[in-house]
Amino acid sequence: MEQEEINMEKVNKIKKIMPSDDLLFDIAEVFKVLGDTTRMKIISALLESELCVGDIAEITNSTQSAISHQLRVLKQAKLVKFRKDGKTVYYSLDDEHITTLYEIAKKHIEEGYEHK
Amino acid sequence: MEQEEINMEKVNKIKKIMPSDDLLFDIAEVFKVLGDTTRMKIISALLESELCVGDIAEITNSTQSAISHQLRVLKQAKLVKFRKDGKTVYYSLDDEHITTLYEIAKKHIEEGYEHK
DNA sequence: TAAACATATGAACAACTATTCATATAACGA
DNA sequence: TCGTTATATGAATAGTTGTTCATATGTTTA
Repeated sequence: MEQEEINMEKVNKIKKIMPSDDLLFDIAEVFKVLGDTTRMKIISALLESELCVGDIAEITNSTQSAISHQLRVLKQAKLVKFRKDGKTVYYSLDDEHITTLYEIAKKHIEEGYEHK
Repeated sequence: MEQEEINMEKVNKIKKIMPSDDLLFDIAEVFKVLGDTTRMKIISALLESELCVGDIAEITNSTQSAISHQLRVLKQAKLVKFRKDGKTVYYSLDDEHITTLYEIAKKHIEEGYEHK
């Protein structure tokens, strides 16, 4: 009847230590933005060079529209920035952290392959 | 008519440099798994200590079933591992990389707040 | 000013995902 | 063995998301 007295000390201690729900939500939000193949391709391309929308579409084998939509998502997440030059809009990465996140995730995957 | 000759040199050079679609897909997949608030809460909790399913549900204010489903996702992505002790199953983080990814993303968010 | 070009945007739709609910499995104690 | 506890799982559903298509905005050049 009385539930096996969940380890309340441990549970409460961890509840106190853990970051706020808001912060955890925002952290998850960043990962969510990175968690799409198209956006990951865009980031991977931008790691090499600043690029305009048309070039990114060409590189990623996507339509201009799809890329434009995804760039908006990346922009909102402060992961890319842009500058305008006439009709053309050049995008580039907006944060050093992104490069690091990308490299660590890549390493994680590659090491995963090795272990097989 | 003739499209403004997209920068083919640049485009092709980057296409060659970029990782394979498969690798980029897998990288995005890791981020996708991290990109959910519930799973991020689980990871945040497991950063502190090994925990059983019931405790995680209590800590994250979720149902046992929801947590069990999400643990399966984390397990498949090799982000958590588990050990059994009688009826109880204890989960813990399976990879050092995760801690780093979590911390960098957290830093990214926190620095974002400062800049406001 | 008109045509061409580069990018952005809105609506619609198909595909995916997280939770819930009911139930199954499995281990333990009486 | 029976009841209880801990976890897992399948189906159903509601909500979210990425792409497409059509079109709009804004810039350049003829």
